[in-house]
Amino acid sequence: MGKKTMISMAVVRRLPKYYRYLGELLRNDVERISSKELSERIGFTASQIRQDLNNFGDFGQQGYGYNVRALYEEIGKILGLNKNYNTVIVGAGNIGQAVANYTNFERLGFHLVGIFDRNPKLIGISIRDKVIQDVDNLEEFLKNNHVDIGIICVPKEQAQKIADIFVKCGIKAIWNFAPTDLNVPDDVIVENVHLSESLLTLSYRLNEAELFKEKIGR
Amino acid sequence: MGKKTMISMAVVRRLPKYYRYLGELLRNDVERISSKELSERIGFTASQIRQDLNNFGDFGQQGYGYNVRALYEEIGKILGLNKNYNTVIVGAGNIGQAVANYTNFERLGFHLVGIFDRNPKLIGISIRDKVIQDVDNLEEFLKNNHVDIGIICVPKEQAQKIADIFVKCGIKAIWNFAPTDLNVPDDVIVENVHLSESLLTLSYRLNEAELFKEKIGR
DNA sequence: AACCTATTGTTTATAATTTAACACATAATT
DNA sequence: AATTATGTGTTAAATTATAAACAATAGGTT
Repeated sequence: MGKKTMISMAVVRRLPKYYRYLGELLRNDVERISSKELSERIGFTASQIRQDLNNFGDFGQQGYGYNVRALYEEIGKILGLNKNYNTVIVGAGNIGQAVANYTNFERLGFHLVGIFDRNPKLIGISIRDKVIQDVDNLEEFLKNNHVDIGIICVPKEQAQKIADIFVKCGIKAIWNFAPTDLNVPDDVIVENVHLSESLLTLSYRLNEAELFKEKIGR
Repeated sequence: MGKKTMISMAVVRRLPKYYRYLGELLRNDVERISSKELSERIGFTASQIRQDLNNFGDFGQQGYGYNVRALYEEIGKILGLNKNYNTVIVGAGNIGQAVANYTNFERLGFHLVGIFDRNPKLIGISIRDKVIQDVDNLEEFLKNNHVDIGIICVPKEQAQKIADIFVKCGIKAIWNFAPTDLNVPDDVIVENVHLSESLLTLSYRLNEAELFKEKIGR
């Protein structure tokens, strides 16, 4: 399940953070940076930074380091930010609206082209100039409009049904906010945002010390 | 930076998923389950499941497997769900409101006791019976009310300032939705939810094949 | 121009994580 | 009651990820 990437996910998940830090450096007019200096800021080892970047090319120069702007742009390309993406959000509840209103994504090239819900009270309302449509029109809409990324913000009971429609209509990337795992073919990528799991991880860590104290006490 | 856990984060991040799947099994009246069967559903190897669980105790029985209800409750305890937590949300924009409206968290024992914002248009409005307060009152509030978890939903520019207030007032766990890394003492736990990083990871994976096709073509 | 310093890309070593193997215990079956 | 199945906890092996080491190279300096 899930096509294996050529680059390990451990590396891939660090890329956006490089991009973010380089963007900051750029805004602060820093022209060049060494892996050592970046290491101190970003919190990865210098060795790891060099290895990570070297998966994609020889971006640095001995004795000099990396040119911040050039590297920022390279990583942007690696992340696919030189392209534009059409997205639809299904589920216009709290999360759906929050995602719709994240104008930052627009700036990165992710264009929201449709919002859908099944709640008659929401249908017809506009979010960022996009009218919320009836989810019954989703399939029709996807047939007439090219969409790259489908965003699922419906309750978990309806998530698989929406995913099936996405898959049927040829969408290859799903951003899933529903607290459930989706079944999709191997060539479809699913990226989950499971808020509950994140909160429970925090809760675990908050209690860990005590947990093992008890264990010893027994 | 960041206290090291006794159990590796790789394991910890799987715990909520066990909890979720066991909860489903329980609702479906499944009484017992083997690591093999759970493996097929959850997508981890049976070996990994046994090793993960064995970090915390001997919950299974040879020839029988695991009792679903007992294991569900054990993992609940491990995750700290036998306790209650007071939380405050700072930043009542889209994300803040979305989190505030997640009634599921309440059911898990996470009680929202305060919401704060600096926008006069939001101050005074109620979300789930909680009046949004002026963020200038945050410190005062935290001195008079016990809060376990601080939730940061403000723009990145203000995030560190809020984190500093949390730390100053003795909060030991921060759930951070701002797209920035927070500086906190070692005994304070930060769990980040970086939506942009998640989206960029998706974008990367959507483009990966093409990326390496180009590389070879050069 | 020659030398020194900085810093990369890359190789090697170490550590962490995952998977497989298996001895032993329980449950089910005859 | 004896035997066979199942399925755990645990140890060992394999794999993957991270960190350290270092040779090679460009830039700065005298």
